[in-house]
Amino acid sequence: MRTSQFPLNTVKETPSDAEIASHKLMLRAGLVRKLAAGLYTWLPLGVRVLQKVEAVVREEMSRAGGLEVLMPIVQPSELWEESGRWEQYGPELARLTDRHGREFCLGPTHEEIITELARNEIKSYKQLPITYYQIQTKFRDEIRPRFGIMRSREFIMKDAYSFHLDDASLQETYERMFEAYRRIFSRLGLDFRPVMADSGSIGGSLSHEFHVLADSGEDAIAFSTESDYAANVELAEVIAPSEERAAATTEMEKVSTPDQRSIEEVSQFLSVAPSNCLKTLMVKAEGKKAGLVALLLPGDRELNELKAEKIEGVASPLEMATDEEIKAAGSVTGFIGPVGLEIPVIADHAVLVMSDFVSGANEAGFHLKWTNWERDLPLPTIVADLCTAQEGDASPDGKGTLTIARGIEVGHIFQLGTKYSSAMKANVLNELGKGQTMTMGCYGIGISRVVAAAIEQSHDDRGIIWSDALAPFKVALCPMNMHKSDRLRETCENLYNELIEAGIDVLFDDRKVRAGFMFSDMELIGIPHRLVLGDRGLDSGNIEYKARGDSETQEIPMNEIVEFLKKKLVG
RNA sequence: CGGGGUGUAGCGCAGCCUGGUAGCGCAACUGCUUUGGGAGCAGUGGGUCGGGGGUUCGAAUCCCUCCUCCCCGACCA
Repeated sequence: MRTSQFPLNTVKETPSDAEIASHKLMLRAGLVRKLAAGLYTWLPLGVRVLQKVEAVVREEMSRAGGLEVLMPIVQPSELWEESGRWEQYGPELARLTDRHGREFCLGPTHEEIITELARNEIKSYKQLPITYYQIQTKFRDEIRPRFGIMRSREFIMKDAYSFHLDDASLQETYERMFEAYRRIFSRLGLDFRPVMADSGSIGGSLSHEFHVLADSGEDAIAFSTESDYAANVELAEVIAPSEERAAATTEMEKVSTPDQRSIEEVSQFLSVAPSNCLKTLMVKAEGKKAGLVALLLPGDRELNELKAEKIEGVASPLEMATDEEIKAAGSVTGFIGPVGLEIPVIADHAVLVMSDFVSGANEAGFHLKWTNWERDLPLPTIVADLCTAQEGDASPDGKGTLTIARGIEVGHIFQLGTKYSSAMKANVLNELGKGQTMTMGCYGIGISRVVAAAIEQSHDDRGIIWSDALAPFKVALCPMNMHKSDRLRETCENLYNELIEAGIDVLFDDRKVRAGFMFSDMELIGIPHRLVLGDRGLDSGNIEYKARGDSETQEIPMNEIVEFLKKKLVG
């Protein structure tokens, strides 16, 4: 391709509403343009990158046995009513009515549609297992679209759905997909981690997220320094401490702590480490008018709401008690403690090994120092994992410690089971000739988000740095003042044709622009390999080569350049 | 949804407080010069100042209203 035929649409100035690197660079490099909040038009250069992602995804999906389909974006409400999601989904589901008054929605995902397809097309266990996939636009009316392509309302997704006679078959396909995902993200040149998205406590791994590691990521991930263990911080298990509780040393003492409410304030005021203060939180109990439950955790820890609301007896979603409710329960906000408290108590397992700790006295302006289990209050009967994992915690699999990094979720695979197939009666006849509900898996990749994530992970102050696999063009051919030298023009034209014949995606910058302008453009749009040809260089028989990430240029003999590039592009 | 901000040429912004009929830089276009790191000079085109209403002799500017877009928030003992 030639720049004279392929306008670059680059801009020097950053649009004021772009916050993160990928958003700024995608606008500056001319990959996308904003149409409205969360809606973007993809320009020719951006489309080329999207197509690179799609090509790799298609190859790996079909390698894993997937069959491509294409389902409508507009979906009838009836199917969503069958699955129950017409009610469940909130305003994020964009609904519309056609001229006949029939209700539809813009598909945020396609489980209902594929299940409808499967129940009509698949009648016998002999047709199973089967995996369908599509690359299609989705629409989710996000509360707050932001970060450009990263969190837009309309986006491109690859979604795959598998159907099985039993869970063993589902597990098999799930593992194949897991491998396919690994291959896809590796081939795209991304630094990523598969992350357990469900605690895995019930029957193995039901869901994995694939995260591209980048500081701007929206999710925090905990992964082991020693093993493959990786989990969303929200879900990472914090294992019970191995040490024994130390013996009590001093009599419990009620001390005045006027206006010292937070753990931080109390620990400073009393000169006690936060880890030796007991944090007591009151939350609503499960069921209407069920009162409150107290949650106990070490003062240097944060409550993990997801873990808390899963515990029996705790309201889900989690709701903190109001000041009035705390008063009614016999305590005071800021001075809550378990001693003498009359409501159910659930303790994090780490608090059981605390001794001589500080707790609230349930009286305004007072705390209790040197509190000890069994002596001053009974050991809590309900013990659970309540805290959010922190850097340095022991890895739950027993190998190494946890590191916390930020990630961008680009893929998610689930074992759905029969959630949709039973609601929508997707049955097949089994070997016995009896109807049986199919079991399902679903597997998504945010195609457009991958592009943004790749930029977040790989850019510098000059622009994007594409991997070979994602680059819209692999090689930039930059002639210096070609309009002045017929000899140079001829050489460039020949080289251009040679590269095309060699199957190398080359962008020939045949614009009549200055060198600096050309270089800046090519660096901004992130072309991984650059060739510079000048009249002077022709005499020496060498071509100047520079990789986008390198700081030094190298001279390559003219007659070796095609081979040289071929080798580079393979490696 | 709540709070804050914003809207002026394709992009980035000034002008608004203190009303007098719109400006700067970049980009675009033309010409000359220049030509290995986003060139210089000269010239040209481009705006219902987010929409509607009001106050006023006169509104980008003041008032009311609607809209857009952006940012922050939904872990506190």
